[in-house]
Amino acid sequence: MSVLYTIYLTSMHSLLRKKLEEAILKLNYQLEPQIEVEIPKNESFGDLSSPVAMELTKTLKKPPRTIADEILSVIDREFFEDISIAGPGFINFKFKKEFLFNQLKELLEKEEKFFITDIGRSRKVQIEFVSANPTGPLHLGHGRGAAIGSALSNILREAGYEVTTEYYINDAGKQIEILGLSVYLALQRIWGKEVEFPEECYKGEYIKEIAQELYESYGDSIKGRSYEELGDLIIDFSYRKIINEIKKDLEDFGVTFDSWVSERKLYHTGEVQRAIIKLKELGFVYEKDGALWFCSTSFGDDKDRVVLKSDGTYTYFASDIAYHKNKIERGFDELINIWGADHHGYIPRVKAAVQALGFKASQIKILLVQMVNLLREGKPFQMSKRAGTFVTLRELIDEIGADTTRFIFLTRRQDSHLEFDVEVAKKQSQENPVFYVQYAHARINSIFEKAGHVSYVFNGELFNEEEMRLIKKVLQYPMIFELAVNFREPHRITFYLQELASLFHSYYHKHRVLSDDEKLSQTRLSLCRAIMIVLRHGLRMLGVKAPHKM
RNA sequence: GCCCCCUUAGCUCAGUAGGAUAGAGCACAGGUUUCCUAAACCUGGUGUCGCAGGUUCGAUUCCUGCAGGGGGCACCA
Repeated sequence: MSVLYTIYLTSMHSLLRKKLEEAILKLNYQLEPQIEVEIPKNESFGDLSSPVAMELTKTLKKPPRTIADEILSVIDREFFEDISIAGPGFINFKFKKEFLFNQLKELLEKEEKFFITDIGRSRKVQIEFVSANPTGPLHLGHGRGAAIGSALSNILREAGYEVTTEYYINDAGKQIEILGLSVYLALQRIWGKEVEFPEECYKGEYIKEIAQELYESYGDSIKGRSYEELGDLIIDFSYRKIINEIKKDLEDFGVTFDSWVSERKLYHTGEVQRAIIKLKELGFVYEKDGALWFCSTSFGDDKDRVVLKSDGTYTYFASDIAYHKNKIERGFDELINIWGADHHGYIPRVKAAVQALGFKASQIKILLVQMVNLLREGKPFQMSKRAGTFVTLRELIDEIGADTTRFIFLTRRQDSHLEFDVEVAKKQSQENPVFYVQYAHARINSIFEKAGHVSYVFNGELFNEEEMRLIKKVLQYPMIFELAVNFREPHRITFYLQELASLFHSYYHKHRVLSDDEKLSQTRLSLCRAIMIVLRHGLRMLGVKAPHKM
């Protein structure tokens, strides 16, 4: 524990935060929960800066520059070459080279262990994502959710959270019935009957395939039987087949789940019923018009919601309540649900249910992933599951590749629309930023191959201006990582990696790493090694390969 | 009709838990290879941060209204 603590404090931004905290305490000023530290927009301002004096001005009723002066008069300057006040009251810090070199040395020794933090403090977090109905293959929208969920789970796990990933299978209710009926109709066509597919039925190619397989498995033994007779068999067969396909797709996409929870099971074990009884006991459920209602308005929802319909069947919401009760009982400290943005109207009632069951509102986070707009050569392309015109995740994996697809999905903030041009992604041209980052990694590896045996010993005096800039960029990574963790935003890492790769490529062209000068070569190789470690870690967080050759 | 999200360079998007001169990629034009991988690099330039008010020492960021785009409104899932 103390080791982790030390590491945490020695990363550039944590150290600065600590020093500012000490200074503010010395001045007997009230400490803010988290002192703000940022990377200055302009590098001439310094390595890091803090607007803390401007923040304090509100409570202290003193001009920010005066407060900044006071902080400067007491702060421990051991690690700083220069501290200055600028603009309206920013305090800018420039680190001593010696400190930066020690950081670099530590990074080279510890490699990825250098990034260990204990932000998570072993808190148990459950991340539920994808959770698509098992009524057809995953499409690219699910892919985006999968990429984000999986990257986020990597990131949180790395930050010391105890993460469980889960897929909730909506295998009860009407959709699954429609699946069964659709396959049955397709089966009838195989038998040579002319049948019409009703509007609500699934018509994709995969329905025909399932029917075909069913036919091959059971042959004539089921021929001509009614849906009443075959329904259960067909549903079971189709469902298992689709779930297996989904698992396969996700696996090939690099996404794994720690557990899969079935909605049907929640009914069979009586959990749905028990959840409603529990809410009733707590006084949050009442009867009206022959139905049972959950008073979600008590927790800020627009209207109360039906959980048990007057016809005696449960609503989808009822099983969702049961599912969240189930999650809560498993002892998680925090629940993260990743949903498609089209479900946003559903948030208040689920949050209400979770609170009724004793959870704090802050313990459940629902991250909305915006829609993916599909383009083909710049033109919008409409998808419809029912009509069978959609791009599946499988197609993207096969034609574009899992790495590229994942990376593209992670180049946007999750609540921002994503334009995905299939043709452009296939081109594997400059428009695919993933290659840019991977290439930097492969390039560095190639230098090492050329260099042969290398020990990462450097002489800091030999670093030039570009190299110092790169060292600082590398050392910023723990801060970027922490932001990605705290904001639950994987895309911050994606952007950072592109910036780092860009700096490296530029450096590579300007300076040769390997030369006759042994010391200089070793020094530059050390820096390359550090860049490589960061690239590899970042890519691993995103779930993207760091290739040795391209 | 009500609710949620979005609106930043020609295009696609970062940034903003109120702060310094608002950034990147692509596209476009030109250039770089006897040299560790040219999937690269260098040089070119743009902004009423949708509009209008408000709060503030300070607003692209917060609040209100409006406009445009998307999504959601059920005893459907």
